[in-house]
Amino acid sequence: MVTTIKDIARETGVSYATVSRGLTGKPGVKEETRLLILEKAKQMGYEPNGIARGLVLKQTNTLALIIPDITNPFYPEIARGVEDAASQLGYNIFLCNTNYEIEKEKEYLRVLKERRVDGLILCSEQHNEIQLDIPTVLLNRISSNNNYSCIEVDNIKGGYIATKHLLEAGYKKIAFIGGTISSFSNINRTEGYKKALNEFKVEIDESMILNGGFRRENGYELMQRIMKSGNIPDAVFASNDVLALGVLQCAQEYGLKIPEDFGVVGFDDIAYAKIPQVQLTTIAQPKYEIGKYAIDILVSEMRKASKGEVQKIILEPELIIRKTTRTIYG
Amino acid sequence: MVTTIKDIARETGVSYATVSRGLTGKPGVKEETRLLILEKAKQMGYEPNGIARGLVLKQTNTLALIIPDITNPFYPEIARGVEDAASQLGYNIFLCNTNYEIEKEKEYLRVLKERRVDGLILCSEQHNEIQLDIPTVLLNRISSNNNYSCIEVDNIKGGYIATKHLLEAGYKKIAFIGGTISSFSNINRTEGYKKALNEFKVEIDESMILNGGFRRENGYELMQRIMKSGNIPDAVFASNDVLALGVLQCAQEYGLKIPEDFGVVGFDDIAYAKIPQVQLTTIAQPKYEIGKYAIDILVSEMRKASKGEVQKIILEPELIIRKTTRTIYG
DNA sequence: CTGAAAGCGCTAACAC
DNA sequence: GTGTTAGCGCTTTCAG
Repeated sequence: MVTTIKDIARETGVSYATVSRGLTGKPGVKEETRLLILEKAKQMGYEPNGIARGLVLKQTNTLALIIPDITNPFYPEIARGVEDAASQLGYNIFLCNTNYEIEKEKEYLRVLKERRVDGLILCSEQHNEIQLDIPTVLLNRISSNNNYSCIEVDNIKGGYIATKHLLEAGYKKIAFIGGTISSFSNINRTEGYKKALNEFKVEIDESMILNGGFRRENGYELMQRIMKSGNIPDAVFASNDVLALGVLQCAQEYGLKIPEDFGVVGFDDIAYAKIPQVQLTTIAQPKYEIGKYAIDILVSEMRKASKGEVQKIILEPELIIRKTTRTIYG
Repeated sequence: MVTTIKDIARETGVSYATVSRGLTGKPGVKEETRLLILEKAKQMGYEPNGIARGLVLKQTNTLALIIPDITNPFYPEIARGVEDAASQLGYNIFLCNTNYEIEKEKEYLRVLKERRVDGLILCSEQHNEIQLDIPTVLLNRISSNNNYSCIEVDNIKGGYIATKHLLEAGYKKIAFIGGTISSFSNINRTEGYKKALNEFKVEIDESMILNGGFRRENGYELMQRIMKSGNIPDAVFASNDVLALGVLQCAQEYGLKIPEDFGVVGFDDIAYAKIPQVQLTTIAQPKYEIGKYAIDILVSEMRKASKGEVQKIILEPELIIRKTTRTIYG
């Protein structure tokens, strides 16, 4: 039998209300009795019951992080930022992978409500307005007119500077290889891509815009499809680094010379973009910090139950030029 | 105000015990009343309170995964296996990163007990016997004579076949570049390394055995230290792929020709070992499955409160020969 | 400074 | 089939 405050009340001879006060450091307990309580508690191996406490306090010190797939190297760093910041504040994090499936996301939302998490960080695939009655921060804007705080990199700008870099390097025919077509970040990166093209007076060729999924295979397949089409670009802007890696693989198999004859830029700057064998030019976003900030915002939102205005943080993307693009006009 | 079973009892005119029975699908409720209850519940937007339920059931449907660092690409796959299996069984997973710090691990263990998790999966850095009163499965053997179930790859064998492969390829002077020296997997991989050397009658040169940490920088630095020492090997067996990547980088900077003049084999077979730019020869372990099995074992252990004998599962490591080692006797 | 008592939302005997 | 009741372990008025 596990010891409860009642047990230690019995042992110390005080009421269990006093024990509770003593244990939680509440005022109104004589120092002497507090010491007695603390000692007995330790001696009896008392461990507070967070569940019982949560029931009365209506607060679980529990948060959830909902992402598509922790196996995508973009997310571990975010998760780490989230977890580091959360644990420092006494929160634990439920890790939830939706596997890019909207149904799984819904299901998670349901059980997380049941679990009474205090708040959640959501990287959603869902586009219709979702209605959450839990403090939430979004890692991507579901839509512009929603009521949730969000934090993300400026994807339009990211797509823009990526494409502009390619253009400035002299690449002429630039394809866009994207992930889930309906994903907001993907949409915005496409927009940035088009914006740069327009600015450089390059006509937009819709056959150069392909979308599939966010995994490496998708990048590989999409690139292959382009190559087989005969209408071959001399560069691609991939919607994320994982896709870019797939593109690179395919390009190499076709014997394309990188970066001389073929350029590729990715997005995210995952850890493996920088290893010497890869040296991928990409758009960096501060992943760890995104996770940390997300917790900051979430917690501040949780504190003021008054639900003040939501915060929208847009971070700056940064172009990291490495070896998969030319740097001098070709 | 959120609706509770009492509210819906009032509305339907039955006792709230009946509501509870109706909602949880327990027998002993007329079909008619159950339907009524279900309808009212839905209509009132009832959401069961898992905390309250957990308090009386003494079960939270909550598990924890404690790992050093989700940012190490070895872990996301395990985490995914764990989470997929767990969510299917109705469990949620707390993700806990210890950052390889024993103090953080202890702290997590404390708060997780408070949270009353039903079980935990632990990849520990701790070597002294830990005493957990929660069903636990270890992802590495803390020691041979403990009382916990565990599942891991045969690290001795893994180290052995890695080194043997190098030897058979004709490499003569093989260094071992390891992670945290006290880590069990590291110790065992070292043992396998020595075993192979012995078998091939190669004298063990302790200056060829270096340990640091499990990150890429460590591999890079250790390799650098070797190169500077003047006593240069013609191959290295790195204790994990991340280290191997660091080794590779350093080797390339020194202009070593891989695999002709210098071979390297890693351990884990992380996703990036197989990309065309890397093509790392390595020892594969079934990460996703390890996660899945861990949940299987854990759940079976949780069910039989009788605490049957522990299960120890040792998986087979597999040598994956790619491009960082010669395949023909050189 | 301390105790008595109510109650968080739910389940599970035990009656009827 | 259904209701009554007693908790699960804890915090928090409200008295004293």
